[in-house]
Amino acid sequence: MKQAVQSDKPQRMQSNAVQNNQELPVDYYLINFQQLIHFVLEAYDDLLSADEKSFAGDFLALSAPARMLYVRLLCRKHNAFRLDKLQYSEIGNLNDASAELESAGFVILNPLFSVDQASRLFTKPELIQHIQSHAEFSRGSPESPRISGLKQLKRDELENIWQSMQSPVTDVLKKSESGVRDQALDQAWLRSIDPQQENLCGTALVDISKIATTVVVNRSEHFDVFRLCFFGNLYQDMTDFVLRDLGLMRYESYVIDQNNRPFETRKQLIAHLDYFRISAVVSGVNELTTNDILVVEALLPESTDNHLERRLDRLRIAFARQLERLDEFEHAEKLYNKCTRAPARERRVRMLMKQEQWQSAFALCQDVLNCVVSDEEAQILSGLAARIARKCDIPFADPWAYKPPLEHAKLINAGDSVEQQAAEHYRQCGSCFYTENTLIDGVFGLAFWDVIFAPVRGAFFNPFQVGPADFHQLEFSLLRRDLIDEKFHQLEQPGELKRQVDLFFQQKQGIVNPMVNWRYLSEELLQLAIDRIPVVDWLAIFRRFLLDTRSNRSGLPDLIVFPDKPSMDGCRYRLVEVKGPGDSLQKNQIRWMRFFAEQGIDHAVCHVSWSDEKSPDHE
DNA sequence: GTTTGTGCGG
DNA sequence: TTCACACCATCGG
DNA sequence: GATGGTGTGTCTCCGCACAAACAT
Ligand SMILES: [Mn+2]
Ligand SMILES: [Mn+2]
Repeated sequence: MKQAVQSDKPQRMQSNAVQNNQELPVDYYLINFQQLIHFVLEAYDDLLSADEKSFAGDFLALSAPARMLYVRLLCRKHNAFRLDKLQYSEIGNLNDASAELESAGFVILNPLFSVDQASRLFTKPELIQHIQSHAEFSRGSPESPRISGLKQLKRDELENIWQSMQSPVTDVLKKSESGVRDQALDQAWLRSIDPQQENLCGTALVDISKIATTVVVNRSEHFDVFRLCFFGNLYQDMTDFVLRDLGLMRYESYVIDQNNRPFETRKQLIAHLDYFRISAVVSGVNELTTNDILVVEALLPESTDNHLERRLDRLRIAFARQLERLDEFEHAEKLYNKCTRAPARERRVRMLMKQEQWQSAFALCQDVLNCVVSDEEAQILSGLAARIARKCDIPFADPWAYKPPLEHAKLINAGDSVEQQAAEHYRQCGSCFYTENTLIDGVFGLAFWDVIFAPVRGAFFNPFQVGPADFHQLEFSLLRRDLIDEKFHQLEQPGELKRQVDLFFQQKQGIVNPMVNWRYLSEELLQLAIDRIPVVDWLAIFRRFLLDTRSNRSGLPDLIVFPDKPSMDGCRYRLVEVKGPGDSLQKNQIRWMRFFAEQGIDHAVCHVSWSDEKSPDHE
């Protein structure tokens, strides 16, 4: 008998999500859209271009049905539609609405399409029908035997046949005025920017208005700007409004200062916009050629702030990594040198090692180790330095080398995940939870709830943020130094940690927090953990979180064990990382364990091996 | 007829 | 807009 | 053992309709 959907991953509580099944007004999407537009018009007046403002103005001047249809289309994944297939009963007559939209330039009706775009607008049965009637029309063609087996063909093949039957429009003027962008043609677009490559002008365009009425969204790039201003990114969209209004997502009610804006200058705004557009186009980095990369990299904007710099570094490092695969070490080196973030310098060392330039590699290691940007970088560079030193007979002791205590367990494989089974094993002598990062991250998120959501300047600028904008920046702690000092001062008082964690757990139940995943936090586990783990241990862990909120939130051991009887040194809890056959410790796991050793926190790695039923559970 | 995956909508 | 972790193939000491 | 590449489950929801591929 199978259990009802038992998740493999850490112990999860039943979802008791309280859904206020509120009814939304029929035009909820228009209301939300206009709310966003008005918010941005007001708060970003000085950053918007004339074009963007007239986009908003023109839109707001439309009739309600037209506005509704535009928003409907804008929110959908693709930008080209069959008008006859759209069904929005709440809008009324779609022909009228789309005609109004066209005259205001918000859509294009019956444009010319590339054959790729065009064939995507039809279903398989429709393609078959077109092909058949085309064959009938030009009867006597030698292709007729193929007709009977059309249903067996895959969609792609049918599209190819269909496309080969279309006769391209040759009028060049019409082509340029139609202005239809194909979202899927981005790779081609990329190559078309490069003058050395063949550009898109050769693409055949077809007119399908005889077969179907089509509508293509226009001017949507201006909405991107509004969205970017509002959310501070381009990956959130209008669904956030709905999720909130349906009670599916609950955001903390932090104070939004009107002066808080993610962008302060037009230049900064455009730089971010350019970044997002370019990164969307080159999403498949490991298919890019050397030339692609060099062309696109040159188009990247200058960094204007930490957020953009991080994103640019990440993209450049991905580019450079691909250049490494293509054996273009010099080009890769140049890109890495533009990056301040990890793992740029690590990669430079590795490239030198691949080229067997041991002296330069070792020297670079030492340079980097004098000014590392993170523990992770220090750990990796130390390891590399140690390897090079061994090779070249240079004395070098790796300060990050650490071997955690080992345990072994021989278990009968019952099919569950190895962590679940190891947890069961530890339950022989206490209680044990498979929590990975969720418990300790969660307690931190609860204990520091008011610090995390403190109305620091620039931290909150829209109602849909899971945390402050700078939560993952290294400056997070610096900008909240006093609040954090005060928090530690409070938590040092006896019973205060428990009190505050309980308080926020009750008060904030279900509200999103970057460190809290409510699904994995049960009251029982929380009580036990706060009860058993000494406050000094908690505070030490919290301080480590605050040093680097991004990388220290992960790497915590799989299991937490609460032994029934304290061991001889009075330990009342231990943290155990489970390793099945063929798995080994990750870098961040080692860093946490090294930290546990420094703090005197009981920890171990449990190596599980499978037994064939004879003598299980042997340590 | 099934299954599977995607996109939509609230 | 992932991310964190596990798993696997490969290679060299 | 180290490394790089890949896969998995999960992430901010979840039911539904539709289309396509497959036939357990
Ligand atoms: Mn794990
Ligand atoms: Mn593990």
